Amino acid sequence: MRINLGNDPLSSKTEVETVISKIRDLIINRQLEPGDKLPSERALSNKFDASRSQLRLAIQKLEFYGLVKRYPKSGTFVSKIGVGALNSMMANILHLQTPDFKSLVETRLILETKAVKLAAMRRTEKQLYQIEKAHEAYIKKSINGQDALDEDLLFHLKVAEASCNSVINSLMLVITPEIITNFVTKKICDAQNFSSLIKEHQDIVNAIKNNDPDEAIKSLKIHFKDLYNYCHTN
Amino acid sequence: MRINLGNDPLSSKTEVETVISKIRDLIINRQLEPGDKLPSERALSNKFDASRSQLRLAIQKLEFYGLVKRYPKSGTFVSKIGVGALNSMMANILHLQTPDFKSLVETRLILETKAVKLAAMRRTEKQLYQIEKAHEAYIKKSINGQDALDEDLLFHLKVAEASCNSVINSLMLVITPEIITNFVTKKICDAQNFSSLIKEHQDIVNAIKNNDPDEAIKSLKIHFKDLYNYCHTN
DNA sequence: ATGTTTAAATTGGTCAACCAAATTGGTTAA
DNA sequence: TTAACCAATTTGGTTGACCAATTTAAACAT
Repeated sequence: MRINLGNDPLSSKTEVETVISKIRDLIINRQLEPGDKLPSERALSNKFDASRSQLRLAIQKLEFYGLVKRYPKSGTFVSKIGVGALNSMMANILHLQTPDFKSLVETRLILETKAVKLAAMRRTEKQLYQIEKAHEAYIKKSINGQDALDEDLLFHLKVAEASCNSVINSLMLVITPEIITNFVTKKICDAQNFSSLIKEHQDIVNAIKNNDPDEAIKSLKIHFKDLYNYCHTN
Repeated sequence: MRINLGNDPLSSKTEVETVISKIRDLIINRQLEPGDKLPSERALSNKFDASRSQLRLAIQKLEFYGLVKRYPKSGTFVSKIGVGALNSMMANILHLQTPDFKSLVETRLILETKAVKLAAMRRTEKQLYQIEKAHEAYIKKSINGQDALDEDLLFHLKVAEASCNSVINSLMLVITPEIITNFVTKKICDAQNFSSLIKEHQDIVNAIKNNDPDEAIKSLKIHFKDLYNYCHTN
């Protein structure tokens, strides 16, 4: 798993991509139909003249995107998705580029806006407590004039958790660190005084506490005003 | 990479989770600080009494979520994220469950609503052409009374591509197959006559063609009316 | 013929040995 | 004293051999 957001961790990428490309060709040429069993890893690695390791990495990537399904000791099967869609998705996977920061931020805004709304609707008492705890830690660090980036991150993660939507939570987990690392270099958020930032967080907490989805969204949009501007300008 | 949406493809999951858990302990106990270099894979596999393969899988998963960063021939480093956030994210990763269908659909609605809006704003001529082509294929299959699920999928993927947001596109790629497989079993969409479905698609295409974001969103919401109901009821 | 048992072959998963690149430390020459 | 070089060590990456579960088909009894 990883949603490969472009940062490919391992392997001579080109080799894996070659293998994926060849598998795609098999599907396009109808030598391999949706639902079919793939040839064994050994057979394929031989046929493609690639090592089994590289072939496994390729299959792992395909499985991550749900295009094939592995059954241990039994075989790997092409998902029952239309040939056109399979082809298109594989093309997409092959072209995956390291994501531009603007896309990242834009997506974060979407997800977190929804997360904060859902959190206001569904949060349990325990989740609310965790959010409040994170918020307090943020305050504590912040009023000492220290950099509270970590506490800020934790706060937002806890909100995502409280959305009670496992997929949103997962996606936030994936894109958040990417954003963090970019944040250090770019510095979008202008230096507000910390007390206003604390208030913005507090408004979000209150809205979630009061089960007020609309207010929660409104508060978040104020908090992310700079980010919105960053996305919508140029 | 994969966004692990819960479907863990390989490996004695428990073993990997044990390793991740132990690495988390190292961080909690401050034996490993953000930015630090991890001990070598060999050293860790020895220390944790796990095979190096399993340890690599664990690190791969952590890297996928951006919690560590690998540098070939040089070492693996803990991301410079606060200890609290690291801990929380690792806990999340460990608890990741196979996503419930409702979360999946809910997230799809969010992403695709945004995607369709952005597509209406940013689509290139080429992307528009691809969408139209997919739509025509859908029509062709549909008026013959055949099942056009695949063409439908391809249509929506092309819309996501036209959003010109690489992250949204990636995320859609990840969650879409999961939805498809669930769709077959559950059958949420009631059997509309195909002509109304075609018209709904056509409205979306037109809105994107006319660069009318609001109309695009409106059309999509009509098209996904059943899905919305599915999410908001019960 | 047919159904059942059993053994051989095939499967994806795992592992320990190996590889080349990168780092490191010491040595040497300026 | 400093800078440059070289070799030994350490690194993550890769590989081919091995494993156990599964599937297959052949052998056998009915």
